[in-house]
Amino acid sequence: MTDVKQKSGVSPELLEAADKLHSAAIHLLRRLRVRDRESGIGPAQLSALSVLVFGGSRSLGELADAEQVRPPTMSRIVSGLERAGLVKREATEDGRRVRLMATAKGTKILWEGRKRRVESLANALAALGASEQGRLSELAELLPEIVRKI
Amino acid sequence: MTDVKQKSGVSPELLEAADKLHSAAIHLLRRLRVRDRESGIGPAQLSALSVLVFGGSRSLGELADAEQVRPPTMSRIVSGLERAGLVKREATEDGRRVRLMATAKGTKILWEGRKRRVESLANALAALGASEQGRLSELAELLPEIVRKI
DNA sequence: GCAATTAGTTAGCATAGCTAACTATATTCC
DNA sequence: GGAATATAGTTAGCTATGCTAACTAATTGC
Repeated sequence: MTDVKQKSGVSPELLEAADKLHSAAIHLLRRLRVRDRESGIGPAQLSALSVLVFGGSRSLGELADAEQVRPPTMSRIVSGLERAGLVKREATEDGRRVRLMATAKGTKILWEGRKRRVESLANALAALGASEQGRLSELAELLPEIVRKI
Repeated sequence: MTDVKQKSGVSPELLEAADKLHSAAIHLLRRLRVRDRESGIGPAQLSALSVLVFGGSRSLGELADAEQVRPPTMSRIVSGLERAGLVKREATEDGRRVRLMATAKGTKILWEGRKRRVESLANALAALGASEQGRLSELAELLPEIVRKI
């Protein structure tokens, strides 16, 4: 019984959860964009930079994979980061590849942006109870796992 | 003890949760965009259309507020929706305002797109264990509340 | 050493965000 | 009543981010 109809046979609770997740993701990013813009760096650049800062140097293709965008898109994102002095392109032994590294400035800016986001979120959480804060942390753990499975 | 320093005194768990939430929101939408593109309608248009379908007719300014974008941005989003025959602009008594309404086609397309997105997400959620599904449903309730407070 | 593969970039198109400046209509105030 | 002001949307122009197609450069394979 693995036929197509099963897709629609998911429990109503899951459907509702999925819908809320989707909508929340859209509006969460819209809100945070306001804070992120203070850094003068777009969301895609910020996200790519965060991979380099927290995950370390890697090639453009690897970064594109990590960010789930196509290489031309990542190429342009990196160009923006490079222009802003946040990332360096370095040659490797394999002449086709480049090694992308966050600069000191890039690392600093990322941490500042992260701090701003956390401040926004912390303010939102201030109105919630402690147990709800705990639940949020749980959700945050769960989310990357879910995203991987989409 | 409600001084500014407290903002930076957020627990490491919250800091990490905020960062994961932000990152997960970005990647969630990137994945779902693939499904959304089947409808030939962008995420901003889809989200705006959904407000009209589920929330009913309203003015451009109200829709911009609901979507947390500026009026010129919403004006262009609506133009795209109108061009695609998914939304109608109607005159009102107040000659400055327009009333935006989803067309029958818009309502149909929205439901189809919503079904695809939710299916993709729900399938990912279905791959989780039962207890995690329960937790997620609970947490999905929490998200819109948090987003409102950001 | 030449063909095929791989990594990135460039070019061109669309969506989506913004501010500034404009038009048109309502409202306010004398 | 009419001028000044306020409000609602649109237009124009910039940036950022997505994509595919087509290109360059380098490596690998035979």
